[in-house]
Amino acid sequence: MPDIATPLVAWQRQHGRHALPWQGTRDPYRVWLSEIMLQQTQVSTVLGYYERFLQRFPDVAALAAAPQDDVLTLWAGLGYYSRARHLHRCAQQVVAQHGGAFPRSAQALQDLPGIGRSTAAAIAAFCWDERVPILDGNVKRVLTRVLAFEGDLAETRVERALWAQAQDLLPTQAADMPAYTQGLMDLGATLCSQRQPRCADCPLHAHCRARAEDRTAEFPRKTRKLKRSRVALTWLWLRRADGAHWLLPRPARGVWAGLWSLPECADAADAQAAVQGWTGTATPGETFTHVLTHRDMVITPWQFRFTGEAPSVEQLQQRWPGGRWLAPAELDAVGLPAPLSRLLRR
DNA sequence: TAACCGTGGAG
DNA sequence: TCTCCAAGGTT
Repeated sequence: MPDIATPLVAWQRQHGRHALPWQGTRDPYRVWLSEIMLQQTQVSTVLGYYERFLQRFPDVAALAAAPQDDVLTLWAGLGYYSRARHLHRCAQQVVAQHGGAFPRSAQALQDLPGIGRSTAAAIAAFCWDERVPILDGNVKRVLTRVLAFEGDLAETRVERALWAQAQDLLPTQAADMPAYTQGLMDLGATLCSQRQPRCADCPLHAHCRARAEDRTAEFPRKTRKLKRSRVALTWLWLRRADGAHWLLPRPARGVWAGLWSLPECADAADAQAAVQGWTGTATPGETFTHVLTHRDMVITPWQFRFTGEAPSVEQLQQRWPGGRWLAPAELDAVGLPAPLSRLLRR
């Protein structure tokens, strides 16, 4: 087993990132929040969200006490909204079951909602020097290259083996854990990139088997292919004469769970039937495609502008429970899916 | 275990 | 335009 910890720790301290907003603190709340936001999300995307979130929820108690809708509003646009719901539940559990303090071990952290093995390890390493490995996308790339790890990471058994390797590569000194953990992240995010890794500048150059064999492009190996489905849907876009939009909360399960959206219809005929008997102007909008990781959503907004009196809120809510009219200025107060946010602000 | 869950950037 | 993927976790 090569000693990558020593050169990596030295490199991180001299050349790594030190000025990110969630660094320079060992406050588990701040570290935890950053780790959740950074799941499958790049640093540059998270920066603004992180600051706004801390401003509104400065500590775990404030977050726990907030309505879930407020949390989702601040999360809107960041994606993977189950993270926000789990984050909120986690805060409530920390307050209710742990007296407001995060449990101080990676093992115990993993019992909390939204915290898996890698996130738990990152928090424990950064905050308490615990000797536990992380294994995120960046680290998988770094380690499989260093080791020329041939296994297919689509297989559970293989991934388990890489976790074991990650454990064996940890620094001996617990005090080095923060710099080591950060170093792996920094290396994967900067030098050891997917394409065109800058091996000449890499502190692990001398230890890297893939580099020695000129095979960096072969790692990591992963055979699972992404199969993307396609779904077409029609959004009924009701607009009052004063410009207000009719929005309602989405179901607790599925895409954009808990966010606010337009009423969904099967097709244009369905939308047309919904406005039967009302006075106004119908405009079939331009169809656009919104791409998710696993699904292409082909969306047609079907707009209906009331020219006279709209039905009462009670009548509308009978059909769309929880719905309400929102003026353009009020759109910031609710969480909208990214494509709807673009549509309404256009 | 495989499917599901967003969005934006990079090449 | 297209593909890959980013400080993954849950069901």
